[in-house]
Amino acid sequence: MAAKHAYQDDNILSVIQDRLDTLNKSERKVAEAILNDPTSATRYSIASLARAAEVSEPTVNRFCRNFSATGFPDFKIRLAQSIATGTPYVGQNISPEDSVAEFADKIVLTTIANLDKARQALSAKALALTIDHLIQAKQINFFGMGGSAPVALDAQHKFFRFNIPVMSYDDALMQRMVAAGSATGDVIVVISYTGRTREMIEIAEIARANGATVIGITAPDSPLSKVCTVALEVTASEDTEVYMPMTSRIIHLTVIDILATGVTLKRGPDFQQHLKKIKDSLKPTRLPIQ
Amino acid sequence: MAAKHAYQDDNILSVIQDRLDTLNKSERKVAEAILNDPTSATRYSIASLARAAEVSEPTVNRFCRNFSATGFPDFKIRLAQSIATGTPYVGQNISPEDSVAEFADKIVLTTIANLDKARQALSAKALALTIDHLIQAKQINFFGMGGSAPVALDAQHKFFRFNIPVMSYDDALMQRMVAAGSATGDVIVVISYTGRTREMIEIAEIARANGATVIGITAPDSPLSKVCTVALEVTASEDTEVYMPMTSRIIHLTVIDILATGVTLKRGPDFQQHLKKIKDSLKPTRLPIQ
DNA sequence: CATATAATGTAGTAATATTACCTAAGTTAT
DNA sequence: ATAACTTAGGTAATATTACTACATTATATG
Repeated sequence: MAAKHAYQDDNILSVIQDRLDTLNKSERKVAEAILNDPTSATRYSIASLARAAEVSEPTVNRFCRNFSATGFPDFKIRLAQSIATGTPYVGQNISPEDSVAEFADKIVLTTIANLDKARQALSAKALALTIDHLIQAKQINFFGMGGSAPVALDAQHKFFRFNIPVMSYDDALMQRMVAAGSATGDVIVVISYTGRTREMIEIAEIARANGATVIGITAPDSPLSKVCTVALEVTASEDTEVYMPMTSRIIHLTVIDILATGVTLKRGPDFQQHLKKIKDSLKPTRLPIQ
Repeated sequence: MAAKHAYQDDNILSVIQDRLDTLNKSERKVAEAILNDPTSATRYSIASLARAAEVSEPTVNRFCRNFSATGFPDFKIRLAQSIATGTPYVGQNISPEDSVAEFADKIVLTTIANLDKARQALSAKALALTIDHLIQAKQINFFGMGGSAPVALDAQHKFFRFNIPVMSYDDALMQRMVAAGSATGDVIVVISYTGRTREMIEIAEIARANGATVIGITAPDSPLSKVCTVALEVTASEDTEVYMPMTSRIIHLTVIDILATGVTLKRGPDFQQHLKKIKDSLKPTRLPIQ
């Protein structure tokens, strides 16, 4: 992805946290002063930050340059940008002592951070290719097992509106049968967080052997990714943490959104009528507003 | 929500856009220069921005004060903060001319913006209450129809791990039967984007009449929200736009994440063993790394 | 232990933003 | 229609802030 505006994000705050050990005494003081209260750090002048960290102004300046800023003002800008997306809890894991408000915030902010990371990593080329395949598909099948089953179901809901035969399967046996029965012109979208589920890889191979196009929404360089016609590689930080939920599903859903939008756009304006008709068909089931 | 750090967000860029008409000639020039390329605006000095907008420096300064900044540097900081979450495409809708990279970016950034909005609007109190109900539940049922069916399914997947009988239903008849057969101690979580689906509202009423606790994940002040024991009100901007996908599902999923995490935390540390066992049970189905 | 090298601070300089004041262009009232 | 007033916007001086060059102190190495 990374359209024209490719601001090299990599959250300065987490970079600072990561490199804390490699800093020398005074610079660590600066780092700590910033991490201690990043939000107000953006309002400090170089003098006040120096005072807060109990170092001299040039030290602060050198510190900023260490983090690939051209100087203090530039550093503050970068800091401010990092802050918006997920600041207050950078790297902080959920702890049993958290209040509901706190861990809820952490969950949402982590999700946001991961979405943004995914945005930068997603390949526009792979997306475009996938959209092309989907448009030409005679039939689309979404495969997802376990946690990815809801994603596949969601995709089915979305693509159903396109007037293409579309199904989703969460059962390995059914998936295997569908794969075995597939043919050229069929597109099978395999959704797998790890990309290492044996069963899924085999199923993908069977589908390809039968001439189907296989799209993988999965982890980069995973075994699954290698057997796909097109791999949409999604970097979701491993859920090493006990309490932190899997954000990958959400990223996968967003990828589905992108694909569905891509297909809609390519279908052209006359197709919008069709979509509106489907949407309107739900009206009678709803209570009017007021 | 809004834990301790309640930074008054309200994206400066959209504020500028909104107030464009109320500005006088020179100030509008400044506004346009900024909106034209917000990212590089954060790197300008007051002099260069003045030059870009073809006005004098004090005009720029006055402009900044108009937008509740104490001065130019402060304004830049606010601008930088706004930029991180969804800048380049503030208010810009997806257009058929967009490249894949562009509309993909727009989709992800819109999703992020909506998540952040939801984060600020979510009631920690309602969340806490819901978690309490869920912990004490004898049985949990998730109801979601249409686009919310995958969300309900996802919730089932998550809560299944808690050793509580949990089911999800996407079929109105089944939901009605389950609601009719429910009793005190049962918790029914109703997921509905609009909160105005007649069927769902009736079902919620039936469940409550039978003594079940009904949690609604739905729109604020909707008819559904009023018949629930606890309403988790989610503000998702209406999907008025043709091409923009429904981001509400994603917000709903995140709410599910929060609830699941809340339950995990309350269950205490001995319960983590149980979770680990379930996670480990999947290992044999996966290819080893390398 | 002497010397080299890195780390940090001081003070002067340059850049940047802000203020006070002035001029021109509109507005309103007579 | 024009005098008085108000608002918009600019100029230039001033104050603030950040940066550089150099000096000093600490730390490592032969």
